[in-house]
Amino acid sequence: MNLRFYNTINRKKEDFHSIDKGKVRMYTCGPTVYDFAHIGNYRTFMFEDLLRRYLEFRGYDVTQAMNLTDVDDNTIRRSRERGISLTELTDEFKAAFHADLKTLNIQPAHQYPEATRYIAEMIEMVQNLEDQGYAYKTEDGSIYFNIAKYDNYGKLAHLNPEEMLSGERVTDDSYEKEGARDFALWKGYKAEDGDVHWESPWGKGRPGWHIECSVMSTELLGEHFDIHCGGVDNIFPHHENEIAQSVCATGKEFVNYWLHSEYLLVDNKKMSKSLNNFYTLRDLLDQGHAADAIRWMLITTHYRQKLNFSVNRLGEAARAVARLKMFHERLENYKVDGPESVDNLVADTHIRFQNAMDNDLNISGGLSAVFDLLHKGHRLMDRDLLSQSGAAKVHQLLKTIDHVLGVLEMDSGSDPTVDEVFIESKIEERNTARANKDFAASDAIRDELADLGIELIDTSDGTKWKLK
RNA sequence: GGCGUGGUGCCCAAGUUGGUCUAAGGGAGUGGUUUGCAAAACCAUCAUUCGCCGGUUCGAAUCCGACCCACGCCUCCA
Repeated sequence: MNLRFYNTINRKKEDFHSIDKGKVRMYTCGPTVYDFAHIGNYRTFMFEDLLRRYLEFRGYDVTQAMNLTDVDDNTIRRSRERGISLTELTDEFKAAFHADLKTLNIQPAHQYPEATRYIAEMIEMVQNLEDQGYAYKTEDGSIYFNIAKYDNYGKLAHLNPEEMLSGERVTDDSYEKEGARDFALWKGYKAEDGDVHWESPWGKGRPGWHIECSVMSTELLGEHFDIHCGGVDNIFPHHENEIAQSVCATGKEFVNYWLHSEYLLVDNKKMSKSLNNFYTLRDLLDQGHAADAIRWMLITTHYRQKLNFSVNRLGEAARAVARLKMFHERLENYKVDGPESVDNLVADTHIRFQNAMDNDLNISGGLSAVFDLLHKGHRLMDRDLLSQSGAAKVHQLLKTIDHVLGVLEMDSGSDPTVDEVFIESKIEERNTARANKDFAASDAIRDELADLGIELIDTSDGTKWKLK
């Protein structure tokens, strides 16, 4: 089966062909670093991680760039509110963002371009657009892109510029623009900007939001690259504007595949700062939820499907991850050498997983193959039928698939500070009690550790413990 | 107003170029095996049914028409 993706610009699934054979260049819109990202934001970054990991699973050499927006209305306003410099503010949340990515086991992008480091290149692109007649200057020293000059404007979002102009919002829109939907490439300096400004051919000011992604993607991935992602809310106006800028500036194709992930919902409403119905990663971790369960929850609903967040779902996710991990551990510790080599089972599982994922990352279909493997593997081990080489093959396949899922190596515990020596001594004490058939004492010790968040599991291989 | 997405068992969810769907998989439940008891695992059970109505067809969750409901974009936003 061919790898296919739903391409927003054509509103249909298309076979994926990279520009350079075997290589994929992808640009993923990153966060504006003025505050902690919430898990709705992370749903998109998680989707992009899944996409990247799956492309790698399929053998592609992937180059990913993710921008960090470190200058815009929000960052400037917030830094002034807090009385700190723009850099102080954005450094804080850049660090928090990278820490969160690590917690969620999201593979780092190869590049994290920051808008403030590409000002010269942005000025150059704006100048280029102005020179070609696509942009005009206004009284306040801003430069706007004239969408009337670009015939294909609205193609990505499927919006008709004519109709956009007729809305009741025209009156709220800015004054100096010629067309209501024209957008700023460069913003002339205003007093509210404080000391945030750069010199330009149009006087001092700062770049518009959209130009940053056009410039940084081009600088790092070339004028024409394979995949551009973001949340569905980026479709319009951000990505639409990027296309207009880039295509007009370079005269070339910009991006081949536009992939967008759906929202994370809370009580069927979009999770957002303005509705104040959001959870940050830190909120959930503080409540005792494990990062691997959060990752699982965000990753296992198809990316173009709205996902309704609930604590209940986190519980389900935690149990599913636990099952996967226990199977993985059981394979590692499996000692019997039975007659079944399971070549067909392994091959079938691999194909089923791949065929499902090839179809626009159908994770549910892929996971059904994985859980079928779990079930059949356990059954064979229960009956001592699985061979050692078979166990090794299943184990290897699980690891290969986990390159995509990325949960096996994650810690399920919420508290890493436990005294292992103490636990081991308690286990020993309990084993002595069990050997003497003093089950009351044995259970008392188990309850004692349970109160500390430690769960004991008796296996044929001895007593194991894990964090609950 | 324009554009768009989704409604499948108790919950989540795949399948939607018609037949292999007598509807995958996960979570929960129920009965059993195993275990000192647990945990995990295994066995069995869990939708004559896919929002509603009508139509096309030998055959529809999948196609057509109407309707109901939920959500989103058209404004900064993952």
